[in-house]
Amino acid sequence: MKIDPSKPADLSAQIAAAIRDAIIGGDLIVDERLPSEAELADHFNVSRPTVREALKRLAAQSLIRTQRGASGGAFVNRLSFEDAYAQQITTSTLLLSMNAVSFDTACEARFALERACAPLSAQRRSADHLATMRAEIHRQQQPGLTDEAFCASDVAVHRALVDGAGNPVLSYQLAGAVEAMQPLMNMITFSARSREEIVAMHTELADAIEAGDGPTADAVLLRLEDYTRTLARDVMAARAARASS
Amino acid sequence: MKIDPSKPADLSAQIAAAIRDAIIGGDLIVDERLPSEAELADHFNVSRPTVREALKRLAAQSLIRTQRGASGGAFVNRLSFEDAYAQQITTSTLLLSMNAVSFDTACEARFALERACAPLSAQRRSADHLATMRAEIHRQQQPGLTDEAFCASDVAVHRALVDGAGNPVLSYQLAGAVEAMQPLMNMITFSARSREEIVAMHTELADAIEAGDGPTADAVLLRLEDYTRTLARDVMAARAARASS
DNA sequence: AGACTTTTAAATGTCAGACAAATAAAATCT
DNA sequence: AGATTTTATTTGTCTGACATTTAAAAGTCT
Repeated sequence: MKIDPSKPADLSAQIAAAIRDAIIGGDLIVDERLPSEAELADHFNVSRPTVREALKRLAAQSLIRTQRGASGGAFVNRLSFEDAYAQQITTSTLLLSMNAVSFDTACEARFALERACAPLSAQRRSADHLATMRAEIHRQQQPGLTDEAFCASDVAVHRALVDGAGNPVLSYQLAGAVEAMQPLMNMITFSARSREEIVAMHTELADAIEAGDGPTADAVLLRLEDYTRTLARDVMAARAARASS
Repeated sequence: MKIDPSKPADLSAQIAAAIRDAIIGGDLIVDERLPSEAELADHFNVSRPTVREALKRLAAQSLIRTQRGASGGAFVNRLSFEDAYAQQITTSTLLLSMNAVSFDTACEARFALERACAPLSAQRRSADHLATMRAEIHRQQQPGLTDEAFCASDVAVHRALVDGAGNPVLSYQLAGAVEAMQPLMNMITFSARSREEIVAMHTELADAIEAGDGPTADAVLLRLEDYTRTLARDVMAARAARASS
């Protein structure tokens, strides 16, 4: 583990970077125990609070976990897909909300990625994935459903589609794109009419997936993308017009 | 901002979560200044070091930045695409290295996502993106090129392809998938023969992109995927055979 | 001897108070 | 008025201490 140049004033960041590099570089193996805070403080010639700040940075990225007690300490964490999903969703949500990424751009990205999954999902989806899609589509036809519940169900359908591809890396990549858009989606699927259209396309999608027909699934997604983007444009335009009145 | 239940013992994590929720929920706007550490400590009824650990957690995720001095403090950070890329790459690298994700799975995901970009890139790429691809392909034909340099150039070609789609969300999503695989790719493109094949396909790809021909670009990527995965399988098999001897 | 209980030690979690360094605003001087 | 100095605020860091948790060691009883 390297030592820090004494010049700049952000020791905890430097220490965090040193340990992070050691983990990524393979010098520290999964479940390996790091030296105690006191030992690290001694090693880097800093105080324990400074070491602790560095460790908290790493903990925030799920790179380490800590355990109290006699044989406790900081351990290199095996980054689970769940942790990765959560980080991905947080990051994506912030990117969309803070960087003036238009709904249109986000939507294009989302459907592009989903269409990449469609042929794989058509080929490999389990009965379980298909059943989930069917169940969610059925729920979407309930009259009393709130907008939030409808959108959550919408996400669940697409999630099942992606998971059906059986590639956890793809599922991870898409988690952010799909989930981060949900708040935006909530604003545009308000009318009974649009729900009807969406349910119809979901049904077609499920049929294609059931039949193992990738190209048709792709075509449905393309139409769904087009419909969603047009709907969003109209909603935004209407909102803008109302705002200026 | 909510208060923490006094029960569990991880105050800094709770405080970090409270502030994070405030940022994601829009209660704290970009560039808004948070209360000083002393004020936060008073607010949450904890000590300053505890507050600092919470702030370092947020800083590790690029959610805040801090500034020393009279009118300094912690400010809500506008998450830049660059920061998001970096996090994405770190997370993806760890996922691949620690979760026994096979090269094959990662490769499938990568090409699926790239193929999603291909039609968009064929339609919208700038002259700059195309020039970058051509230049990198030219470099790949230099005889003295190291394996690392060849692979870096390979990544640059695919990067230019993805960026050519003009969708920053897609670029962000793909950054992890492509860059995280580079170390693995280094191991399989060692022979002159494979370089030759790859350069040929890169050239076809650039031609298709230049002609605005999405379907052909897609077909080339499909062949490149197949070639890469086959090559990787052979290399792995050879390595396994050598190891058992 | 073997199983259960108690003690102990090591580690993280938290706190308090202090000083250093940076920085912008206020006060002062030319 | 403009330039310079002072001052106040805030983060960065250190020292030292105590609380809490937890596993292992020591001790005790059957």
